[in-house]
Amino acid sequence: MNPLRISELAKKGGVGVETVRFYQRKGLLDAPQGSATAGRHYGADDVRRLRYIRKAQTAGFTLSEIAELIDLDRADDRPRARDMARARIAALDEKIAELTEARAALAKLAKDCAKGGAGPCPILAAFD
Amino acid sequence: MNPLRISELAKKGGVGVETVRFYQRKGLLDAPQGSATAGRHYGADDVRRLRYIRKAQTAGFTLSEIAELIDLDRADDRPRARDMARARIAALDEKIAELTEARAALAKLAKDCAKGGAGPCPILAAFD
DNA sequence: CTTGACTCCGTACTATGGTACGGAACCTAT
DNA sequence: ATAGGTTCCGTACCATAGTACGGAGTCAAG
Repeated sequence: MNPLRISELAKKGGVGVETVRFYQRKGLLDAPQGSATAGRHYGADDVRRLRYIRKAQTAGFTLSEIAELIDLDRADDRPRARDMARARIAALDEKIAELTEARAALAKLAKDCAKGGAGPCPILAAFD
Repeated sequence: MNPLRISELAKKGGVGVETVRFYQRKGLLDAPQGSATAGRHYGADDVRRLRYIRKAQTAGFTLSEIAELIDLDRADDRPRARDMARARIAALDEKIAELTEARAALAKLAKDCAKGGAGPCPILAAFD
């Protein structure tokens, strides 16, 4: 397949060139293959990898967890991958519960404030 | 009221001394009142303010939004407070939806992986 | 009156995820 | 062959929310 320039790879991944380079520095993407500069050093693997990173990120994995997942992928270590997924799901559940609670509290405050009785605004007073 | 040392204020707020000083630098808490050093410069107002900050944080407000809320409190600007609460609720809703989606996707992958058929682990392959 | 605890203050460092800059090399078209 | 565009690379910078450190001053107890 026709090799890509870094700017083309970035575009296909929906990120900026600097972000691609940042991922390379983090070891998430391979460094340019051709020895020299200004060439077309990237292929379909790199595009796939970049998209993998972005999708894993939306699942809430941090970049260093993603680095681990990539290693797991190489080693085909399914039990460890399941562990990570379970841990991530638990963290997600916790975060969701936390945000849901905050949302409910805030919604109640906003409603009370809108009702507009006298006295201080409940939103402002609530945190007192 | 008996004035507090910074370490006592920090303890009452459930944070470290350095965090109190960080909030002071950000203008979220007032700087020590007594001119000199090593004194008991803080009072009940500071404790209340510190707890306000921590509670607002759990509602998802950033420190600079909290700085704004504190100003609003001083100005008793209820409409603006309602606006901020609404915006925060919307952001919370968006975040919750996003995490819920990620959770569902990940849970499905984990289940498929546990079912353990042949082929590559779905968790590892999914982001491909 | 010295020691230890505590304070204030500035500065620097951490982690996370990027974003930007400047120099040198290199490829392509004119 | 020279200009323009692009690359590589290192380094520095951004926001967010802290955390840590070293120096100097002060206060109370021994």
